[in-house]
Amino acid sequence: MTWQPNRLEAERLEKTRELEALDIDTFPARVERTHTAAQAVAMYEALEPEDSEAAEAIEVTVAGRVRRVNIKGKISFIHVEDESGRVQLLLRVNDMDEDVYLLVRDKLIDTDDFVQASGTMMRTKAGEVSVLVHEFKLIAKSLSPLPVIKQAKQDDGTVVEYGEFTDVESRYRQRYADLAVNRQVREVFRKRSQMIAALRRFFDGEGMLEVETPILQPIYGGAAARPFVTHHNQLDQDLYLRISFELYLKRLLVGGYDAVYEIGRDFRNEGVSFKHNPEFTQLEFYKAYIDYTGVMDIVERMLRYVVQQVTGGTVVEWQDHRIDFGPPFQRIRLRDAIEHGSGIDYMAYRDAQSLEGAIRGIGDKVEPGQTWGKLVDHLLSKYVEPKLIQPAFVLDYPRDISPFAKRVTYDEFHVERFEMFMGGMEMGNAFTELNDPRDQEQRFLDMASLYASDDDEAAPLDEDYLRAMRYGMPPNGGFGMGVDRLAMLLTNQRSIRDVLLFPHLRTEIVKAQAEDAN
RNA sequence: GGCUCCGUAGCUCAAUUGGCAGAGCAGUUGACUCUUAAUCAAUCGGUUGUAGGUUCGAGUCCUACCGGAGUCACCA
Repeated sequence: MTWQPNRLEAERLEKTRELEALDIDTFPARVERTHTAAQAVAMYEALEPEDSEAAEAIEVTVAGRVRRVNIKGKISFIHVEDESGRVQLLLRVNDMDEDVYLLVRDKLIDTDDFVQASGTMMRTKAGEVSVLVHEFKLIAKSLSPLPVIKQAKQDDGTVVEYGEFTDVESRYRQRYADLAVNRQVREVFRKRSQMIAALRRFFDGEGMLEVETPILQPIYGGAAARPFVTHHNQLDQDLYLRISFELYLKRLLVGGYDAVYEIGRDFRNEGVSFKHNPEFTQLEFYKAYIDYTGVMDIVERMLRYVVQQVTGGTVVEWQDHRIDFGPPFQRIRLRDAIEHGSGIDYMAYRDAQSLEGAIRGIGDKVEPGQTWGKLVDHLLSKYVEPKLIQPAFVLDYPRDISPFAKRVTYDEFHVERFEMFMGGMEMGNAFTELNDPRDQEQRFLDMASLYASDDDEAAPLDEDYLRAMRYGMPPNGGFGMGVDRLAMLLTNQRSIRDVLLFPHLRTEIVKAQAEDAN
């Protein structure tokens, strides 16, 4: 074992040995729990007003982690927590096997240990519903103490914490400790889970089919991003972790499904930030016989449903804002949004050089040599995106930066695409999907010419996708959304890392490893 | 990758112009049969992220590295 116990851990190891010397199993396999902590308390409280004698006859066996031990000589209080909540144990030496009581009094039971207690329900003089314990046993020893947090319940029911476990790096690296100790962190991930369940319910209710498509792909595509590369040994073939699901899902419309969706992981080999993680959860759906206005209608209903399911209402508190999903979402054309935000009408500057000049003209420093499309995107993300707090659809993007969208009817220049914004973040992206294989091939070629040949952001031409499209693809609308970002919004978390259970960090050099290496 | 900030006991934090590395919590020992941030008394606890350098003297200043946060770039 490479573990070097610190002083506190050495003490716990020693206690474990003492317990074992008393022939006590410190990690038994069997537990006889009959009630969760919350159930035990609720049962007592339900019966107490009518028949307190019957309430005090309720027998329970509860189990959970010890959060606090308060020894007062021949009587002790232990707070035990399971996922449902906490319940207090009252141990009196008179009411139980003295040897067992002495284990508690002599501090062989530590905070953080898992224990099981059997007894009857009662209310203490101080008013707390508790288990009057007759039998008590250790069911798992904790060898390393969790970070110390003390909590007190105020009269109004709010829980105040004294002392904290706040070190961001430790919390991310040891999320198990973070979760074990920070109840509000557990709540964030419970909400995230509810949100994803609600998404599935919504799309299932829409009659869409949930599918699973390859994560390991021979050709990546559907977005512009650097991929992670891996290798299949037996086939001696390079494979890419997918950067989007788009091209596989649309193949399925060729196959005859009217509507499909997928919730899963995408991987992008790019910078990490408060809203970017190398692997992140994406939702995409594609539905035949609708265009992007139909997509907008679905997305609006979807968000209203999910927000309702997770928060019980239509309003989400986000930083200093209240985001209301009740009213119809704002819909504004990209061109108008950018002109409104920056004063620049990009249609007046049709090439990169003149647009760059216009941007410099408003006192903005941009790196020279960017493509026209990237400049438009710069204007969007700097002058429009941060202001879009309430849900908004920004419509009709230049064709150059949208290789999978159909042309609008009113000019040759824009395509039927929208991005969804809320909380000042881009949240989703949608098109009236291109389904003419000849047009699609030309778009692929156009895109390729925008990138240097050695730029792996330029996705390689996907011949198989074009082959699928040649068989005939129904007109359809599609949508993709960053699920993590929606989770940030619904749980009011500032960083994507706070809605990922195990966010990406540089590999930690654990002390034991470092010493092994020497 | 650039820039800025941060890293001190298990946790949360102090440490004056460079001058003996401290506190609360928890831990340990003792007291206590209704506590709940229990209380009271005593007590243990440090390679100040790592490696160098400057200095009589470094937690503090300098260099490099490791890790994290923020920001810019990148992410259509």
